[in-house]
Amino acid sequence: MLLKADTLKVACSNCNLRELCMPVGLSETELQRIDDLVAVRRRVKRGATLFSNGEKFTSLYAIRTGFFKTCVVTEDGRDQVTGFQMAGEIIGLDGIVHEHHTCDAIALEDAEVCVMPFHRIEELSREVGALQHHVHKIMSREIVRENGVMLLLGSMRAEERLAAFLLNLVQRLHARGFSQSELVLRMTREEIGSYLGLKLETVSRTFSKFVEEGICDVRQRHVRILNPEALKAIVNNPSCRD
Amino acid sequence: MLLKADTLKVACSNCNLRELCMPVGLSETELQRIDDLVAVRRRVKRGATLFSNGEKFTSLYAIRTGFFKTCVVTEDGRDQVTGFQMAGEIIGLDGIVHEHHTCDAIALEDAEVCVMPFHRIEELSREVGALQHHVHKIMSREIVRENGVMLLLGSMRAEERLAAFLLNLVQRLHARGFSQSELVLRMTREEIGSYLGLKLETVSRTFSKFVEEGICDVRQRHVRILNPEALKAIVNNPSCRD
DNA sequence: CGCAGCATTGAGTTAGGTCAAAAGGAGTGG
DNA sequence: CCACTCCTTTTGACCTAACTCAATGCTGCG
Repeated sequence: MLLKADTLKVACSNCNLRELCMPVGLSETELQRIDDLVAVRRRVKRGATLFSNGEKFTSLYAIRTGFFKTCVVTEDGRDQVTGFQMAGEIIGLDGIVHEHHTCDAIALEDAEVCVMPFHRIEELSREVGALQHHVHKIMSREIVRENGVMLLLGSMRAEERLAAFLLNLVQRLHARGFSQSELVLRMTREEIGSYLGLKLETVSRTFSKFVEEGICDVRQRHVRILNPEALKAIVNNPSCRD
Repeated sequence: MLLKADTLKVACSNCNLRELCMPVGLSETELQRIDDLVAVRRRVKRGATLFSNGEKFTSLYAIRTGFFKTCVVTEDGRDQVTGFQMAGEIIGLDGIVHEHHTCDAIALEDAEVCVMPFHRIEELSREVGALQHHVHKIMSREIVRENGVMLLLGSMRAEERLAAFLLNLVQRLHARGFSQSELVLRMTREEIGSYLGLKLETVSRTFSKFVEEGICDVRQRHVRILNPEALKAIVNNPSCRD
């Protein structure tokens, strides 16, 4: 059978990201059934949307490669980035409650996602307890993450926000086998600013400040963290400003 | 059998809040099984905590009466209110992912909650599809709500934040049979400020401004909304500031 | 090579924060 | 019932972190 050019059949059982998006400790037969969860893969070009606000919800998406942002938009056109997602992370959870998505998911670089029809997920989690619990954990994790962002937006200063952002990114990248100290930002200053509740100029200035203080080396989107302890100190103790 | 003074056995099947916390359209037998979900009720005195950060997660809680706030705390002691919850709403979802709670839930007035052990919820949702989907929807709703708060914290001005807050509260109260235009705030200005990412003085000043503009009547915690359209206009079109 | 989008930096403004004082209520005990 | 205390709220004066506007500089892509 032929598949459309932008989709391809695929299996979780031999996917190297499995331990990121799927539960561990499944039996052989459970693992086989999980393979059926992923209907197809879908490629999303840089700048293209995976789904958008108002669109009918059908599936969750596991990111295989690439980098996304999700954002919500107000009536008057302002938008707020609500998250940046990378390989192994699941997006689309916002769509469950109203059967329609309430945010946009946009690829920040060419990406590929595994499309998992939600009715199949529900079907299978009724039979595989480990999957059921895993789905609950993924949703709970997202709630806890957003709690953290609320704390950041509601009570941190610009430097703290950017420091927390960098530490979070580098920690997630490290979990995927990348460097602990070096990263390439996939998003613009404006997108970082939107996520952190700051204007792009403030993001840029704060980067410059980190450079001056010898905490980071920043060349456009290439960031090298020279003093991670200093970054952590900024997040934990805002009063250590000079 | 005797029960402890602060707990009492109870049934969902004849609870008037059922349509708020439970799925609708259950069969008689499903309904009976749902009754078993609620282990006990628990009373929480004003100012007492239902659960707190670090505590082992065992159950979700459906609020029967009373009013709660949830808040996260930073290492250096600042805290951020992440939500206010009222009758019919479910709290405790944050605890699923790490088996421990990551926030505090504190009663803002004497309250009573239905304790639903999570392992029973999972057990039963494997058998009752409607319950399974309902749990998914509750978690998704919380994710969407938090998206909205991120938008508020990340890109709204003080007046917009307070207007959105009041409209949201009054809408939820109205869904519970209370007035569309009058409400009694269960929380202090400081708690409102924490939720909205503002200082208590700013909250107070913004209330005063609404009063001056004839939008609200505010006497301490008693608020009467005189011009809901004006409030909506503030939220949707921030540029209508004078 | 040149253009368009992104990033940096400077100068001036402002929304909201900080600090301080005073006043209004709610609860308690005499 | 009143007096007292404690907590919350309001309001004023001043300050500052971040925003706005504007100019300039990169850089990667066609």
